[in-house]
Amino acid sequence: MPTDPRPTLTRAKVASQSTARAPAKTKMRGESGSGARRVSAETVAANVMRLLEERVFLPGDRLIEQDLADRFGVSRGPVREALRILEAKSVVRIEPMRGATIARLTDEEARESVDASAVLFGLAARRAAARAEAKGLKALKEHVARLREMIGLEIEPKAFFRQTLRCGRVVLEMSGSPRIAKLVVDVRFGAPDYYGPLGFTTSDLRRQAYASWRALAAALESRDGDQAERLGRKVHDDAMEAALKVAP
Amino acid sequence: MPTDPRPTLTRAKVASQSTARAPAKTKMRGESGSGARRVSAETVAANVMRLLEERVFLPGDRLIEQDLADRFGVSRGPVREALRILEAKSVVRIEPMRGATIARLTDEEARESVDASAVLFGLAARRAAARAEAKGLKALKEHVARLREMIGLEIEPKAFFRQTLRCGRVVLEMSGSPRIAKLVVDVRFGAPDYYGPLGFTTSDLRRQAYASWRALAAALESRDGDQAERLGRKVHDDAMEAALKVAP
DNA sequence: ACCATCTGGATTGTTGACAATATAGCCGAC
DNA sequence: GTCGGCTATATTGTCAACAATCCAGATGGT
Repeated sequence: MPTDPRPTLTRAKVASQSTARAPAKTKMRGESGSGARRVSAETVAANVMRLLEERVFLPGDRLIEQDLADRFGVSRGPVREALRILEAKSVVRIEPMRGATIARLTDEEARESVDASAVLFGLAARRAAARAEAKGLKALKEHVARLREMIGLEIEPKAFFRQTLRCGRVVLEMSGSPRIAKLVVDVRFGAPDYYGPLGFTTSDLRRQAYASWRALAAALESRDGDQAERLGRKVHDDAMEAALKVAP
Repeated sequence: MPTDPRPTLTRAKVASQSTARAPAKTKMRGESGSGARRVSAETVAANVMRLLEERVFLPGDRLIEQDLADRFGVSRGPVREALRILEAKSVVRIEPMRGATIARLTDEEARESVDASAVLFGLAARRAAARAEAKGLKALKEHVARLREMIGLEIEPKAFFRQTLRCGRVVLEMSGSPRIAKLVVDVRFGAPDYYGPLGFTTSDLRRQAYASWRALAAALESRDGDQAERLGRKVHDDAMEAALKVAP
């Protein structure tokens, strides 16, 4: 029974335990901390990634440790850890004693990342085909159907692109392979230059992408691993082709 | 002229500048620092990797920050950065407020890593086929020839395995795709359980591996990308099959 | 004996300070 | 003007100390 008023209280700090998780103690960690109990380093890394997606940071930009520390309200320690995390993902580049910069990829390097992500996604699709369940298939079909609806709509290309990402996420979940899924995402984001591919500007490109996704869904339903892998790569290539059309 | 006795010397520390790179100042960084001017964090990460390969650290082992700091003669700061690097490679696992442990992979997770590495190596082989140069081909053939010589020899299986690694490294170099090459290595080492695969115990397994490598070399020579990718995966599968024979 | 509770030590998370290095700007020699 | 060296500042690398948290063993009640 927790009604006990706690008679023998030696350390005062324990008192705040019962009052639910007082957050004002540590000074507002992170900027918009979406996570629950993450450590500063991870929060900082996630926030840098967000600013990267929002085009606040651009490839080649210098990242000053103290600046990031001030911006996110932490000290340089966690910032340095965050930079190491991002370096391992090839998102930033660290030169000893020279500091960190947002990775600026050559076209060749970007191509490598995209190709790598494509074959990994192909592998995920193959695995998804081997264990396709009704639930996942249903979700994928619905997402693909929305893709079709968006072909003729007058929306910004980014919305269409985001929908393809959602389709991809479903396939990754269906693969039941979290490690491979993580790799696909990490490698893809390792190419910051090709971030918000504003491709899919013409209805032709969209129709092509929809056709590929629909075929992939069909391959998964018939549990055809070879076809699934091939089409998994194809949807990737479609997206890149569309992206290259707008930013060559 | 540096003969000037420096009349207006505001900060004294600049004095040690002229005497060439006194190394005794900072207390012997690293344990056996093979690198030249690396920062502590990278040295620590590399040393942990080495100890991992030498089976000093085993999957599931707890990594105490202070222990590592003492062992390598640095403070906890660089150690924490090193752990972040290793975590990003999935070599160690960090739980907030609970510390770091050497990743212990389930069979499923290990399989995922190996499969991912295999398809990435297949991609590298395809790229190598597209740009195969005489020099690389020659080197590869020589390495593969040594592989054949090692089939019947009474050597420890590890030596044969290492030789296949050397062959793989040549292919990765031939691919001219450093990013993909790095991914192959990182993903492969992300599965510490399958480290020193002591496979290739029987001459049958070795003969099989040699045949695959020889076929891969031939595919590269004839610039057949499809075959190269297929065989690139096969040599990977051979290695894993051999490893599974010894430690199921 | 069993259970919850309470310690005290061990370990992680974070910070501020200091040292080492690089960089941009200044100055004088030519 | 241009070049090379010097200096002041900015920035990174490192460390030791403090705070927060977790964990194993002790403690006490039933």
